[in-house]
Amino acid sequence: MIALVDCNNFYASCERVFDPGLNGKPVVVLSNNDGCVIARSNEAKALGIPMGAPLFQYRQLIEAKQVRVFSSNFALYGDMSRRVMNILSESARDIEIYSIDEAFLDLGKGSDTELLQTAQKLRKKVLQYTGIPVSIGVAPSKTLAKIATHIAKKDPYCEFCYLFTDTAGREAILADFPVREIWGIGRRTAEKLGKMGISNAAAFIKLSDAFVLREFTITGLRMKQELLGQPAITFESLSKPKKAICTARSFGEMITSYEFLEQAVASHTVTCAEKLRRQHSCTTSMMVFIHTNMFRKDLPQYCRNTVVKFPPTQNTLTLVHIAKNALKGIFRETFAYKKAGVILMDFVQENSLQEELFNAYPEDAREMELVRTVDLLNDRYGRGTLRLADQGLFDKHALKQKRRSRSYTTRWSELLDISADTSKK
DNA sequence: TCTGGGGTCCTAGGACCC
DNA sequence: TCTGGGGTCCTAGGACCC
Repeated sequence: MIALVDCNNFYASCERVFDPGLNGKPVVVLSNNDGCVIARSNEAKALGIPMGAPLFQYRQLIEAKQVRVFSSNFALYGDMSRRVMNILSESARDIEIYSIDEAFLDLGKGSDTELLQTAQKLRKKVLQYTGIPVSIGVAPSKTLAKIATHIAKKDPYCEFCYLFTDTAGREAILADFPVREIWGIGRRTAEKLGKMGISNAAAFIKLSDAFVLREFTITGLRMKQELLGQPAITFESLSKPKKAICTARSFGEMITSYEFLEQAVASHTVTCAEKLRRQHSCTTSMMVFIHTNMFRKDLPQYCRNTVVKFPPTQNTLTLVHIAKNALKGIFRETFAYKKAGVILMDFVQENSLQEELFNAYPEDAREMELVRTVDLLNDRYGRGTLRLADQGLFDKHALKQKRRSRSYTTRWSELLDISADTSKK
């Protein structure tokens, strides 16, 4: 049996752990630049603030109801996630960390009572050790575990733990479960099913295999099997290296200066390269993209990307050089830019590098030593302690984050209320 | 005035091979 | 007049996830 453990309103719950005064009050957490709502406490959900809501559209409601608003603090959430995952992995035979706030666990076999007790104990333990409330759904397949978690979260009788056995009226529960909520069915597929008169999971699994395969491809067929309790999506306990690594940000204000755009692209490249080395990969292609503010219909629009291919490297200096050249190729004067990003793709593992036949391009050993030393220093003293001049002052100015909580678990200086700037000096 | 960021998988169709 | 059959690889675009 598989359990899905899902942290309730994760980012909002993280803020609450360090400020219990927030308990019982509506709390929201914002996206970068304080633009959109990306997490809500139950109280905030009850006020009708939707996921992804632009802050400015809800400002009145937020002020009227005294909603507590936080800028995102990913250093904090990432660290809290690690603590939760550590507890889960100690308590199960196997774990697949699915996202920052979700994990699948392999619970093996057991009676209904045993399985439910396991889930309840686990929930208690995570709450006691980290302060984070979780919901746990247990079922024979991942997709059913997802549904079980929905029920665990919503049905007050469950007390946040629900076991999906194959006998206990699964049909009735699926008949109540809208297709749009099934894991793997998005807006488009739900619309298509709607036109066919299929609105709930029970109706979906009555369709023939051949029909599902033809209309919804192999992905649809797997979903049907999963809903029948036959696992079709494998349990991936080992986290695989990423196939693409992306860093992109909207700017707090629109940007016209080439210099600033270049600093942004250089900074994103540095971040991507750090992630690349952390997973022991080298990259052989990069996309750089820039675009204007697509919400400003009154302004001229421009949106372009360019892809560059090159011999395998994980060297920040090489990559920044490539990125700057790529940017030069797509930059146009006169536009006001809102966002820039870098994507690294087509990786090879660093220990299985193929030598070039014609184009000898050995990674400069001295430069790599420098780059690795910078990694070590930044690990110890905090990200961005040592930086390239190419990055300019990008991350100092780039983000609007007026209401960020302190990084309680990762920066002592902040806990002691010393400003980050002072501590860096 | 103000609107997030980071990923994965699947398919169709083109280009190519023998 | 009439023009094969069986494959692979790559890419762009769509759909989805949190």
